[in-house]
Amino acid sequence: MFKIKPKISDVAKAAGVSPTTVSRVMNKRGYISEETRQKVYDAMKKLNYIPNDLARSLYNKRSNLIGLIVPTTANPFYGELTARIEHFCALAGLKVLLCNSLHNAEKEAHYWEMLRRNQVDGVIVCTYNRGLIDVSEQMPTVAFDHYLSSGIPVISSDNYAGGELAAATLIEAGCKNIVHINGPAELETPANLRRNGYEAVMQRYGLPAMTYEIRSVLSQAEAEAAICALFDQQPQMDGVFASDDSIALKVIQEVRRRNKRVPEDVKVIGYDGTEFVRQHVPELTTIKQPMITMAETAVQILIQQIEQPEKALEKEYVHSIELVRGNSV
Amino acid sequence: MFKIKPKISDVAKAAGVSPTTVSRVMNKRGYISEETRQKVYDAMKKLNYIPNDLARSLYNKRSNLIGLIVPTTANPFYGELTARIEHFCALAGLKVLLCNSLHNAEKEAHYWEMLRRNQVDGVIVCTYNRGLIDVSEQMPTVAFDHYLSSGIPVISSDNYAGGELAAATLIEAGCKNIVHINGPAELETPANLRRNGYEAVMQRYGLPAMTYEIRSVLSQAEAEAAICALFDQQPQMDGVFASDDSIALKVIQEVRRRNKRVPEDVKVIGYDGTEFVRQHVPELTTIKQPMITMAETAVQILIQQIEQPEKALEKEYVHSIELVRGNSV
DNA sequence: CTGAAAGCGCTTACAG
DNA sequence: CTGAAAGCGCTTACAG
Repeated sequence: MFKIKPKISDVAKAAGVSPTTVSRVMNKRGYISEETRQKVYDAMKKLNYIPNDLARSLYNKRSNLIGLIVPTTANPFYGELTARIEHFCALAGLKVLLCNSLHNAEKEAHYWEMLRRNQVDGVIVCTYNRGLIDVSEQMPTVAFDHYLSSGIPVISSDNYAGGELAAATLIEAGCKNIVHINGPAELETPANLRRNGYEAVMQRYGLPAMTYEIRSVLSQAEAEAAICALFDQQPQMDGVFASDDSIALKVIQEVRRRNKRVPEDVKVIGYDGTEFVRQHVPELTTIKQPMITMAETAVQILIQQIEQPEKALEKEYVHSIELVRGNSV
Repeated sequence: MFKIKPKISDVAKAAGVSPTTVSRVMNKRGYISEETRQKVYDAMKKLNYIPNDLARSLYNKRSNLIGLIVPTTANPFYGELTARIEHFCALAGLKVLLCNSLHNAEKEAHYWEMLRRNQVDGVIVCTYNRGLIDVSEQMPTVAFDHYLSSGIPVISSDNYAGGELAAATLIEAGCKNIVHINGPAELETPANLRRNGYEAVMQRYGLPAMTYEIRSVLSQAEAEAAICALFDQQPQMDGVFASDDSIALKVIQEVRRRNKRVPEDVKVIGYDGTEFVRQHVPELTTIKQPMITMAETAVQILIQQIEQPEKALEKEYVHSIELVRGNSV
């Protein structure tokens, strides 16, 4: 049903040369007479020849394949990040093997093995994974906003400055009772620096810092219940700094559900600033991560590890954040 | 810096057997004495052996790799679809090579060649592409909501019923001047059936059908301008059926910008019902596509083409839609 | 039950 | 400037 693919020897036969010569023409290596080159090109065109990258990679020990592990592209933050990373990979001639781990350790382990079997040149990881430490030593790796192990460089936004800026923005807008919602502190993620930044500013202004921990593994319904409980426990709350836009949107929903108004009664600021949220919920004030630049850095640092393994790496590549004003503050 | 990978001959040496035997143990083929099997397993474990799928694929002429071409995962609809498709692929042992074509014909052409070079077993295409017709004949292909060429099966939601349901929902809610916003009619996409369904219902009720075409290639700013123009030209408009949720959200923004209310002054219904929108903008009434089932069908039909090429294919696999009630109607 | 040999499609020293 | 040979890591007839 599907046509047989011509191989290099077919091209060689058609052009009346050896496979070696065809290979050299394709790879533009060594000296080739113009006449031979043309014959080979003609034969390739005529046969509609497409080289087999599997065979090439096998010999070259370089697949130009990279693994990308994210929780899920269904989340617009990771969907956008994935698109940006894939974009810069494509520019660099790298192909992306996509893995949605759903924060499931077992799935992540399977994906890691799959990636190694497929001889990927490196991996970009956007999830937290305990079992990663050993396996990653065997492969160039870049982590996105998560500390994995000492040797793995981390790409992140300036979470501390982001936390400071969020708190300062709410305080300047007149908030007195500001609550910060974040993931659990045990996970040593850079995102926890947002908390530190927030708490530092609160202290500086002599205001009480209140950080509510919501486990990100919670289902949507559970997250909503947790936010509901927060409102019950903090009736005088007039400002919320949510650790991501998704939570911020849920907080806004809850404010409205209680027949209060944003920003008059409760001011809300988020974190991330994905394109989708900025386009479709422009009223949300948020701290924007420079996603494009971060994706570019991630790809670039991965390539550096692959091509210049001797070159020293920073522990962390921090990118500056930016306040995007909607009208939720 | 990174450890050398052991190969099958290293395992064979460590276990005191031939490479053939190791291969047979790995693939559970042929008869192997329990003792030998155990020796091999021990050696594999000791060396931390991981097979090289590149070499396997090369010999087997089956890579278990598939290509997925979407406009961009930054759009939550495609982000979610990508996640669902990857999920079902992983269950079936297929690995996904991700391609974000950004509706760019040149990029798509490059991605197609890249996928063929990498010997993918098949491709799932979620974009409209003219140049596809020839190339797809050479590879199992499934199209998502787009007619590509006669031989390629299409996975879609019941767009016609969706259009009918959207129109009927607005009419029942009392709308008299309902506008439908859709992509250009020239593109023969199943999405145009939404328009047909809408127009049929309007006619049935003796109401004027008004379809506004917005090119999806428009930038966000241009889309907003187009929506703005629509409001200017249709001051008595009291209902909008948007061809996707993204447009619907923009319409709602425009209604508010004009100090009108949804649903009191203008009722709005969208199409898609992605998880993100349902979770974060639950007020939007929309026609939900059964994304999970559609992803499952896409993967299943692709596998059928790969493994049972002789088995007949339907032209189209239509999935029933569902009304999700928010309070925008 | 086990192994030597050939081959998947490509590339690269090494001769000429 | 060009080609024969060996090898990338694996698998599968074919012998034994």
